[in-house]
Amino acid sequence: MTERSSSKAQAIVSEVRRRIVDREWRQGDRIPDEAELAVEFGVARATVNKALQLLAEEGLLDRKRRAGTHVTVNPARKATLTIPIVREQIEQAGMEYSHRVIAQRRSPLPAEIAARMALPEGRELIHLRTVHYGGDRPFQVEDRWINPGAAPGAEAVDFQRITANEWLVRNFPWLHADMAFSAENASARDARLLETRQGSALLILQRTTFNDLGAITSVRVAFHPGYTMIATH
Amino acid sequence: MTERSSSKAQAIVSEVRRRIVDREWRQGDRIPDEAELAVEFGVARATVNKALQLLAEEGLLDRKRRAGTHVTVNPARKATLTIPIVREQIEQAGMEYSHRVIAQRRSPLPAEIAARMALPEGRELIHLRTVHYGGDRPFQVEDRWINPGAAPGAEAVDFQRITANEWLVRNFPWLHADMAFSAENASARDARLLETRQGSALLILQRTTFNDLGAITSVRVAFHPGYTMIATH
DNA sequence: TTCATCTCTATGTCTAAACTTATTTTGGCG
DNA sequence: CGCCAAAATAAGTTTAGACATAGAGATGAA
Repeated sequence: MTERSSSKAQAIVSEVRRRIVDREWRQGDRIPDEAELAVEFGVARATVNKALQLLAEEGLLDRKRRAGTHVTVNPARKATLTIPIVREQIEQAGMEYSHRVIAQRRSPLPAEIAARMALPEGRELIHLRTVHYGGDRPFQVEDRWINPGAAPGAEAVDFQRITANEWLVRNFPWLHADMAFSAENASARDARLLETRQGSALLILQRTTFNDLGAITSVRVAFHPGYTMIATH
Repeated sequence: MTERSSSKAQAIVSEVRRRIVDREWRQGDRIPDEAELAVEFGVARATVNKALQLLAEEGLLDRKRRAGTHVTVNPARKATLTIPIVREQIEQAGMEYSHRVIAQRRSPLPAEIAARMALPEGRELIHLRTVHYGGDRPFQVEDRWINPGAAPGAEAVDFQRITANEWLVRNFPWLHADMAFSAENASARDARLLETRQGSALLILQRTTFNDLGAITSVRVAFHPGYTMIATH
């Protein structure tokens, strides 16, 4: 093992990864079992197990009881995205954060959002439209529905003072979230709020979060044109 | 612990998550240390450790030596995306997969791509443009650069027969990948290849992969209008 | 042959105990 | 009072050993 690393398990991860990348172990090959690797690396089997589980999670290895561990043939590419908090993202870029609530009222749920939130169409929820600015330039517009059934107290909050996101995140941890990325041509309203021309391509993030009481909130975020979301693996 | 679950660690994960969601433990609170929880749940400390590490990875807990474990105040939202293999995605949708190579030649690297691949501008790489179809409708267009320096043998491959993605994935596992999502208005060429009108909003995925020899490939994928990429957490 | 059942094996999980290490707290010293 | 060193603490890691369990392969009956 040429790798030096903080932990033995990490060293094994690196070494196994190297063997795969260097094609000593090829796609589809069965690799030695945990007990053998434990002897080879001079560690306990539990340590090998931990390392191989990490690599399996990463998608490089396929592990099955009795069948052993194989190098994945067609590794599906996984990537972890971190959805930053708007305020933090803007402030990290050295700009001044501000936001403006365009509308806040109770409205009946449209069908599309109702489906996403698994709530009956027409149910009255809090509907919020907000623009977030970095300096004096619009950064993103959000169109949010909040379910007071799962987030009691939401009716009484003044979302001019605290952003809906921050209030929700602080008060209603969620169990599960659905997310979807897509691209849309800016509508007249999007364009006006983002101060861009109608039709420009916008990255859209649609996110719905749930706790044990049901859907907490569903939000559609439209980023300013040119915005790029980064992920690594 | 009301949760029944396959493993003790998973049961602890569920129970701790419940306590957080039910606000028995609030954002910022310090939770009992591993030893105490081990006693409470009647398991070994290593089992509690495993459970809490999972929750920390998920972003619900902050752990620091000596300082203890706290409920994260502003959990940054993480999501795991799986980038499917085009062929599999199309075939799963019950459509027939096909692809057409529009161009395959050696060309000097433009500056933008060179920066992404950490290669000198002007270096000659293999440049490939491909359209992937589901049935008779274009599904995505890819514009790919392949570095034979990190992927030897690429010059000799006929990418009409096997897609570049499949050939690369089968032969050159990577160590690291950069990914970026954005939205662009379809250029005249994009529009023609995707059989849509110029200017329609396209979801763009830009991905560059590296092995120990450097950048293997950098690809820009433009999805057909309306395409949505899903993630859950 | 084909199907059901048994056996065996490699991974999955857990434990108790020890040691390591980052970080906070404390307490002494100037 | 401020600074630094020492002590204490909670998480991080590893180990040897044990038992659980999925599932591939062997065996045998119909």
